[in-house]
Amino acid sequence: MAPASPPSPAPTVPSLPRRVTLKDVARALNVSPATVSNAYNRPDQLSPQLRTRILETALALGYSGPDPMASSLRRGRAGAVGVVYDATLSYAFADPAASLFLGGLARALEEQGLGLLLIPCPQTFSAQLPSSQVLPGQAALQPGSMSRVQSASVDGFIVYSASDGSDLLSAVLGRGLPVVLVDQTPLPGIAFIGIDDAGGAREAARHLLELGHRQIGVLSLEFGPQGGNAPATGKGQPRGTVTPEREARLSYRTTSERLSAYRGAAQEMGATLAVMEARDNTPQEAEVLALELLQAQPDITALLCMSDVLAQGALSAARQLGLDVPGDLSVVGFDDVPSSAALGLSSVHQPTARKGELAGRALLELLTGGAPRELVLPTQLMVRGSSGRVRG
Amino acid sequence: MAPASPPSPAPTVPSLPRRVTLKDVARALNVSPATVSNAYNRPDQLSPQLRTRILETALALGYSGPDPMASSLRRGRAGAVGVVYDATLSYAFADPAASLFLGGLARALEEQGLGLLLIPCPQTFSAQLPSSQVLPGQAALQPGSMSRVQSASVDGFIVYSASDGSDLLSAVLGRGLPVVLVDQTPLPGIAFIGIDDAGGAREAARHLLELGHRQIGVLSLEFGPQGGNAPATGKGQPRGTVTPEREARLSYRTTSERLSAYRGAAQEMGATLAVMEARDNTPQEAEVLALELLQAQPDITALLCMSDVLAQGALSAARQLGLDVPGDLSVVGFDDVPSSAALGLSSVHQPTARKGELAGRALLELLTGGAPRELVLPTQLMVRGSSGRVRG
DNA sequence: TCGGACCTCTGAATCGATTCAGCTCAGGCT
DNA sequence: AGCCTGAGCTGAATCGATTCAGAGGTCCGA
Repeated sequence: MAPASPPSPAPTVPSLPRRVTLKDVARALNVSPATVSNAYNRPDQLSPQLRTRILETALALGYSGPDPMASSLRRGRAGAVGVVYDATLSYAFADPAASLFLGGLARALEEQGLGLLLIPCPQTFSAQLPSSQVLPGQAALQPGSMSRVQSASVDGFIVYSASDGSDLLSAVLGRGLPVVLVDQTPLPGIAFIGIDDAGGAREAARHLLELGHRQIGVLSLEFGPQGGNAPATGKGQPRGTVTPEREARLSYRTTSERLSAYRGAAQEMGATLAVMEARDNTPQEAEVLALELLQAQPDITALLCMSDVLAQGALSAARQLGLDVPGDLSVVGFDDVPSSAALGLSSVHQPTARKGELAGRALLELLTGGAPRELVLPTQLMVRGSSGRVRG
Repeated sequence: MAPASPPSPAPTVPSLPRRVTLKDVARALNVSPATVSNAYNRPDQLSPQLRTRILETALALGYSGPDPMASSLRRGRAGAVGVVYDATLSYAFADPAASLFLGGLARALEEQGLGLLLIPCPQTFSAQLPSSQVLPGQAALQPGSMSRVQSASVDGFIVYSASDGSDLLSAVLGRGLPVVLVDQTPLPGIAFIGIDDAGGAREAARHLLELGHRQIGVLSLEFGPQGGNAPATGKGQPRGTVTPEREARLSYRTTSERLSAYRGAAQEMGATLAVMEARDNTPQEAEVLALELLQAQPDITALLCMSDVLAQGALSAARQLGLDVPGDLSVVGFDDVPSSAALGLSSVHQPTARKGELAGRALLELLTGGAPRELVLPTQLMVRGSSGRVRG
């Protein structure tokens, strides 16, 4: 009962400002919708004069071209590829290596005018429900990330280091669209691009071993999805400690390959490895872990880090402890992101951007009916100032 | 006339393996398509048993849920927002600041389950055609990036530092969707998020001036879109030289604001600025320019860089020339990307990730009928080891 | 026993464009 | 004149789902 509102119908009701469509333009000019469509998509199908008239009227009516959703539907092509990453998106961007990868991917796709749809995948799922209640295909119904994969308008997917057997991966495969797997356990019949993780890691480890290091710390990337329920570490144990149960969960290919290679090399030379798992691939996390590790085991003379981001954190830790690098502590990273050269960080180089580009190309090939390929790119150790002969 | 192909219809012709649709599932169970749709979208609208049966049949038939394009069309929501960046995408990722921004943006959007559609925008357009042939609205027809903006299935746009008056921007505005402008000249009635570029730049400049520097080099970001036709620098001139014509093209707000602020501060103290324009925001480009500049004008004692990426290049150049930083040369960056702290680079901090997050929120508000806002975030100089009192 | 409230499920319209098989007409060729 | 060709345009089907106003049926209380 607003005091000043008369019950009379609004005089010039704004009328539903229905969106102008192609049909409206057609009607305005008394031509067929098909012709208007052609004006936009097949200029050669109509006379230039008519086309001009159509475009002018469209402008006048405020029509800004065919609706992308409608034309996607009709054409059957979305004009974009989905990128799924088994972590929150914000996370993906924090890692320069991931950025580089995306950059390369984007380059390959932009040549074909395809957009890059980043699909948010908070790891909010996993076995929360009693599995008895979960239907095999019911992934389709789960909220959150699942549904985003289901409802992404894309022509294909790039799956970037998802953990093995993750729901995410099955959701993607379930879509039945072309897929390229990157840095991840290859699946038969599915395109795959990866790098020689084992080779690179082995090289890094051997490098340190040759320098005489025998007590080596490892700053590892995540082992597998973190159960949402209980923290995987026992209560008393410091963060990052690797329990057998945790190790059993090892389901990221990258982590797994690199770790085995480190271990293999260490074993050959009878060196001891102390492994800490970084739950986040951030310098902050690495710094905390490195501090813990180095204080608990002061005999450690070198740190193998599974990413340069982690290695940066390790360097900060060393600085804080007053350790000279490489005098007191050697540090070797992985990825060789651009800023590592400036920091003088020894690291295993991988062609990250190129990997993205190749992943893009592989997907483009699939989209044009090509066969899935598998490709493994080489890695190479770059020795810089952060690693040196063991003291003594 | 293939020799071995009998004219009889292929016995079990693979038959067009038409995609299974919601309707097929409905048919198989003898229920209405509406019910199947509800099974996916409104579980509460049907009995659990029927729903289960539907889901099972869907699985059996290989139906993986409603087609996103179709449902987007019907619902009128695309479930994604477009990000346009006035440069190639691969470029965007190369800049850590841009990555950070995207990360923040992604965070805000993923809460609402919206995807991020990166729209490739190679700057391959601009006035190539005689303008007489170009209809006002004909932007709609141009190939390349334009058409990508026109045909992006999105619910709104984030425009990230596009040059003023760029075709890109008008294409976006032409779509009539909600838009948030970031780091870019604000337009009336349009949401805007930016930072205090002028304030930060002034602080950086004053810092160097207070340290006694009077001959200062500036490594500037791009001034404006590079004409595809002729290189804007005269032939004899070294790369990066700023000609008056070039300066007239100054159309990136960020560059413009920072440059004026540098100049304003310099003028107050009677200092001299030598400006070089980096066409690419890369360390490589900056290194080349810095080398040139420092060799041409050895009296320069400090470098103001419009980004940390450029500053990193400047540091490399200094190293190459055997100049001590900050003894012989002070360097100040802009952005304060994470790796700068480790490098000890003095830089103007801006809340990059937060900026992205706020841009995302601003867009979300627009999408839910909110009013456009304008927001300017603060900047702050972080003094680190790369800047010091002028020698002498 | 009747009216209503409620729960399931359905029919048919619609979202906005693209496409393909023609139709018409003008002009060229023989 | 008759036939053919091609340019220019149109009609109608279709892409695959969502939605909304109900139709039946069940159950309950009065």
